[in-house]
Amino acid sequence: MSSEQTPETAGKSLFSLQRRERLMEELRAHGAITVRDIAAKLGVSELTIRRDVNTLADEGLVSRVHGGATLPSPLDRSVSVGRPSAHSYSIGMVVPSLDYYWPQVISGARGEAEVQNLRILVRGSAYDAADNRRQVQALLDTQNIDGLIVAPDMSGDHGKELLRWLNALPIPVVMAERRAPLEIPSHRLEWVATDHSFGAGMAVRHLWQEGHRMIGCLTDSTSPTSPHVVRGWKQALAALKIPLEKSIHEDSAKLDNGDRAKHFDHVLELCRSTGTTAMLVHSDTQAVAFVQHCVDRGVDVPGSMAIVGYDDEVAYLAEPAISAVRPPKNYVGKVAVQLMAARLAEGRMRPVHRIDLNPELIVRDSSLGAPRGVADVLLEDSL
Amino acid sequence: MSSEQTPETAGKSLFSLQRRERLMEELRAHGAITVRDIAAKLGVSELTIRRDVNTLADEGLVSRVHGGATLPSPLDRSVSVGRPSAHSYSIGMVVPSLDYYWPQVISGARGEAEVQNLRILVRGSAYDAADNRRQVQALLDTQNIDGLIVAPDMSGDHGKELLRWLNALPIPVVMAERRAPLEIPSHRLEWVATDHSFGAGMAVRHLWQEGHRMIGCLTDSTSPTSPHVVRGWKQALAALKIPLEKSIHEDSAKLDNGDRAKHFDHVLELCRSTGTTAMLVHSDTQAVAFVQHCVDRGVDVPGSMAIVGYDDEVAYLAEPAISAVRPPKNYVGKVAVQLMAARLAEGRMRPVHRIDLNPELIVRDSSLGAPRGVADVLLEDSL
DNA sequence: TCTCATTTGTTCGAGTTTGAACGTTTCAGA
DNA sequence: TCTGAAACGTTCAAACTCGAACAAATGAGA
Repeated sequence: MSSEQTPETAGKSLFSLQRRERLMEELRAHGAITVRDIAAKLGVSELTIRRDVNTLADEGLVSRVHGGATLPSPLDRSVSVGRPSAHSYSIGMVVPSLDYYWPQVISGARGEAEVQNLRILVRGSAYDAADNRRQVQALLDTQNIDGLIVAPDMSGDHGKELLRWLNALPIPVVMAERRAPLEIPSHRLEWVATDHSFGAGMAVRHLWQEGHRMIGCLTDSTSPTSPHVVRGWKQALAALKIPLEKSIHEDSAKLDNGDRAKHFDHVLELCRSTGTTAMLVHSDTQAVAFVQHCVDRGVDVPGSMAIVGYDDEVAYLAEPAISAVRPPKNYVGKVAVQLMAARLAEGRMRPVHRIDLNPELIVRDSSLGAPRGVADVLLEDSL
Repeated sequence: MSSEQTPETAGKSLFSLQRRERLMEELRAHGAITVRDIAAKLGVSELTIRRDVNTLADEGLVSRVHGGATLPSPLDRSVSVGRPSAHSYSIGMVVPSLDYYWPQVISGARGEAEVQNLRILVRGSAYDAADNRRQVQALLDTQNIDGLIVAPDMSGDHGKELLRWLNALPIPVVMAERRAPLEIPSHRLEWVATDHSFGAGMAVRHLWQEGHRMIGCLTDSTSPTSPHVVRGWKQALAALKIPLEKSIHEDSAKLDNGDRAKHFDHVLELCRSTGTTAMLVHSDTQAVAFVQHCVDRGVDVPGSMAIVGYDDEVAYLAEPAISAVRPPKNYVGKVAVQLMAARLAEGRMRPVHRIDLNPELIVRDSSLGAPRGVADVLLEDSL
């Protein structure tokens, strides 16, 4: 992920206030930042970032450290002043990754926690039930937490066992980006999750409106969101009366470099033979690679192949910029904390809340305009 | 994007108010603006824009920064204090009944509206799409409402048309106790609804735990909640491996007095012949009648026939008192208003929320204790 | 039509923000 | 403890923004 060399400010620069806000966001997401990284990311000199850090430190919003800044720490003597009230509750938060997807969720959670005057303790875990449980147990044992926000691994028997265990914990539990399946007793578990299925459907309907009549799907089955995306894609196809059995559905999990290129060629060949003019590609990093591949092979995007990515981490970096479904990651964290705060305040009488959030479709160049050469394609199709 | 050389004021110049309005629009769209760009875009001098920015900043609507303005930021010290939240909105609320079920929803909504400083205008309607629309239109025309909470009739083509219409309204819409089906474009509709299916499942599992192995369902198909209850009942049966095809599912819609008694006798006969020892009865008023009927016929409740009612309006009045699933009606109203308040405060950037609330199972006498004569039943069952 | 109040534009000195250069401080490893 | 590399802060200059003062334009009401 060190490819962030291209400052995303290519064009517009931020005001100092926005820069500081951005800085706080990164801080909430990662807990600490280095001057160098942020300067590179925002495309300004390190000195500027240092000045920002100083400003924020003067207001007690960050703790200065050599090389960067961290969230205000009690060890930081200089902060002393602005601490009006002690934290009411401590909330543990266990997420499966601290690099991808989750930093923004954490950022949203931390932001809301500040508003609600809660303390949040974040722990990264693996995509693995046993480790999830270990991390939660560690928080319970050592940190005296009053509530738990967690995105557990739910696969297999271990996953089910973990859910049962979470459901029986003596403290309230809110799941983020997870839903308990019906068959598992989980009447106490609350959750907030993005409706990925809806998002995929939105992408398909957008492509349909642009004139595409065969819309494929390229997924990464290693991701827990993948099944939902596929479900949404299938439902949308059904609603639009696109024949599912003729539609491309390929998985490119675990492929690297050469293999991936070969697989992409295979996919392009399939598209040609089925008359598919548009693809929904899960994980926008893969979408970027796919677009790159299309361009390399002389396939015009979006003219001959329209693409919508699922997720919006790096989609804007591609050339052409990729349309993408953007899950409301910040809000997932924010709403999770809201749920927890309300639960802690209202107790048992409050009914169990389960919240779906809809993602947003960001339309960029890669999916705009009607498909070209539909006639040719149909010709080949009829062979 | 500096191509806006032609100021759009080609004909008329804007009044300052319009300009500020426009300025806020740009701000909401982009998060920040520069004095220079806006001045060029609106065809006025930079100083004018600066004065506008100052005015808006004094009202706390923007944060001033060197070179432009941003949306109000928590980092902006000058704003921090002043949050009078003066703005009070009016919300219309259209519900299908003012006698049954909905009074509690309205009460919850009113309570929360007070907290949020909102005004609520309630109108009763019929269980009928055309009338729903009439009532909503009346509110729009005469009351100048800023948001709408509604429980529309969704049956048939009229229902679908109504949903489409609601989705296209210029004001935010929150549905109560309704969910839009997938196939209808309703990306802007938010909702809060009781998970009746979960509630039915909870009742079935409770009866299973008490020892019942054949659990029937008596519904009232005229109610919009009925399908969800049936679905939950079926899902629970499947999870517990109770054969669905052998299980009793009767509907007693539109029956009165003598007919009802006859139908109840029929149901009891079916129970006897299938070995069913427990029934989930939709609408607790019907459950009361059914319990009464059992007692009249000398069928012991819960000894020979355990009963759980769905809904908890009058269940406690029966003799014996009836266990019942209680939907969180108050919270449906409360959460609907919370959704609306947040939507009005945060605008378009907030993702669409869709909330399920779980009902609660109130266990009373009518379902407690193991079934009697299980042996007999099993005997008959094996015939 | 005239007058007055309000709004908008121009000019220009004062103030801000940013980055480069360079000397000082801090940190980590020997 | 020493030392080199990295991080830091001071100073200065360039570019830019801001707002006061005054002038011009506009619109409402007499």
